[in-house]
Amino acid sequence: MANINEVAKLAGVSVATVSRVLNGQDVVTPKTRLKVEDAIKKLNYEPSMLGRNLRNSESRVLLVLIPSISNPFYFEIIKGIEATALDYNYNILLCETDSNPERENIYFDLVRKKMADGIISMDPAVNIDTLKSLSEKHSIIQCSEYSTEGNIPYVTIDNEDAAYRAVKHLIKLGHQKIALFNSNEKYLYARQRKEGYIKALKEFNLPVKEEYMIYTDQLGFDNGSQATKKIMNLKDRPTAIFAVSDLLAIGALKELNSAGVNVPDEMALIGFDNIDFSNMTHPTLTTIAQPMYQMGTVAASMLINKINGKHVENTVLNHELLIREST
Amino acid sequence: MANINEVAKLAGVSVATVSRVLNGQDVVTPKTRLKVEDAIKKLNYEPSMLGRNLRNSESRVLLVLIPSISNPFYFEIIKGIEATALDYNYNILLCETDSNPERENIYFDLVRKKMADGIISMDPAVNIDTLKSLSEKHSIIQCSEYSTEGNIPYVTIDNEDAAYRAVKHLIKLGHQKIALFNSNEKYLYARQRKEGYIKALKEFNLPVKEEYMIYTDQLGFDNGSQATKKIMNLKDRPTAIFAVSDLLAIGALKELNSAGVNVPDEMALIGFDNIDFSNMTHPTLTTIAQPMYQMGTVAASMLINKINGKHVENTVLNHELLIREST
DNA sequence: GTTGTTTATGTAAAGGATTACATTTTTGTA
DNA sequence: TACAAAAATGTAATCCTTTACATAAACAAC
Repeated sequence: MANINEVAKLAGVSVATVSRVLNGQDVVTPKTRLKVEDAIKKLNYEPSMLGRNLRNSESRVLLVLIPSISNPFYFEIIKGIEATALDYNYNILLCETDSNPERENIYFDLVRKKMADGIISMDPAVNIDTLKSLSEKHSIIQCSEYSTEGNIPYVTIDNEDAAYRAVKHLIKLGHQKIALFNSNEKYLYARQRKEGYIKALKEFNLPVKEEYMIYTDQLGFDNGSQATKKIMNLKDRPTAIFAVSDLLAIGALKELNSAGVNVPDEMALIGFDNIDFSNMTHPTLTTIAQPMYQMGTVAASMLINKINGKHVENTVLNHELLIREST
Repeated sequence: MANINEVAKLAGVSVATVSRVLNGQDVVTPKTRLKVEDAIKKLNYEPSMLGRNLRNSESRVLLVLIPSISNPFYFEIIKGIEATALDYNYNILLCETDSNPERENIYFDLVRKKMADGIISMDPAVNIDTLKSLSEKHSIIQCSEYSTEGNIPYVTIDNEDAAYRAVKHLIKLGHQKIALFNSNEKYLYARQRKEGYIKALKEFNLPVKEEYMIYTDQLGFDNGSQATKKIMNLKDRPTAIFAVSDLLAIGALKELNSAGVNVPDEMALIGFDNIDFSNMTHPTLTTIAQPMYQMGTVAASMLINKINGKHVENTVLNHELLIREST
């Protein structure tokens, strides 16, 4: 395959001129530009990113760390990241960590070895110490889940307020016994959403009952059904569930449907994230919508700015309560 | 950041020796190896992929073309590809084409420009001419959807047989009026699955009715509910639906549930692909499982072999009918 | 027709690794 | 001890661009 030298030779100019044409620099005379463009076409020349990247000490690749590729929560975010990345001539490497430190490390290595110019971390289970030390030499942005340790810039929503509004919505509908399906409190968002839940209950003088708060290992479908079974066995059964993820809520819904419990009449249900499927269930799911796509575009812009040495600020975006059939 | 020269200087050896240590070549004396390793540690040296890749004329990146990242059909395949790629020290660049030729071209450019070493194409809407001409100089594998034009190696399942078996299953359950929810026949798999559908009907002397065959633009949830509405309005309403994708089937299910039609008693339902959600619906969905993960690993191995100049053979994998609550 | 500016083009170094080939060191043997 | 063969290490070219700096060409002004 032809390289820049052959193009230069055929066009009768120097490689510098070819490079200038390639990069659209306007110092080149129209006449020479034409000669070069002809030669490029004749030789079917495509500039090699390998050479260019080495010379420019960049890879134009952004790493996106997610726990699992099949988690619908991340889809729109990723689309947002991708769109922005492409706009700025970057490509994204989607990295599924499985929340497995070993895999995580494979991917971190890519930025150490200059295969990637920066990282957008969306894995709640990320090793924050590694991330911190990596962020000293490399550009990193946290998206959605974050830690304030290490001063790594982040973009997120106000989780506490979102949970607060969801629970308040249930209370306004007359519910007094509201269960919380939360994930492990080692995650910041879990703690924040619990705060919101409690805040709403307290505001309306409702008791905060430990037995109504179910913690699940993961945010999956099965965890949702299991949590529901626990709730259903309580003497004083709640009349509403606020689940911190749609998948949890959909698991609950499946369980409730199977048990013949009518939703929303006998049990109201709110999810979190507004994944596509939350609108495909029967009944459709009331949920909190985060501005996913925007979160992605913002994260990508922040990262690209950081890579270019600009200063970036943390960003908190707005959420929205989508009221549907399940409440 | 340190480079190989500084390591060599500090260790008191030549860059060649450092490189040999880096690449685990055993010609190096244990004593020198130690010196080099010390220097590497002291300088916190990480070899740059940029330099290495340029020298080796490779990027160690595989392109994976999919129409949409949110289509659950691809999840397991991608996981399979990724696992195999990592085993062989490749990374995958997940490319969402949106079945948009312009985007497709951005990604094709990456392999032209040596940012990627090969392509696994899973986009049914891919421009086959471009793919063909690209395959003359670059390594390409088709996964799941394929065209025999251009002799590009592929891995797939026997779609006709899968459809045949699904429909036969319905017939054995006593159904005589079976609808087909198919996608556009410009796609090979659509034609093949229709063949299987017809083959089963004919084998049992059942009529093949045009009005029972609904074609949808996309394989999404909405298309499924719309198709169901059409079916429900027929004078001679079918008693079973075979949908060529789970999303179509889940859309149908939602519509049937809303209309108060009992599944499977009044309407049996079979999907295709065994996506995660097919097991989360109420009732759970009978479906055809393709060996997704394996399809991914096979595709990746084939591509890597092709990149390394080996000959690769087309592969047809086995599928499986999963009988669940909806039939 | 000089001289001085501006503008266009060319030269060569740099970026960071790998490796064929050359050279040096070690080992083995007579 | 001397020499040959084998093993370890070093030198320098190569992969392909970009770009600072040098040079050449074009043009303007006197």
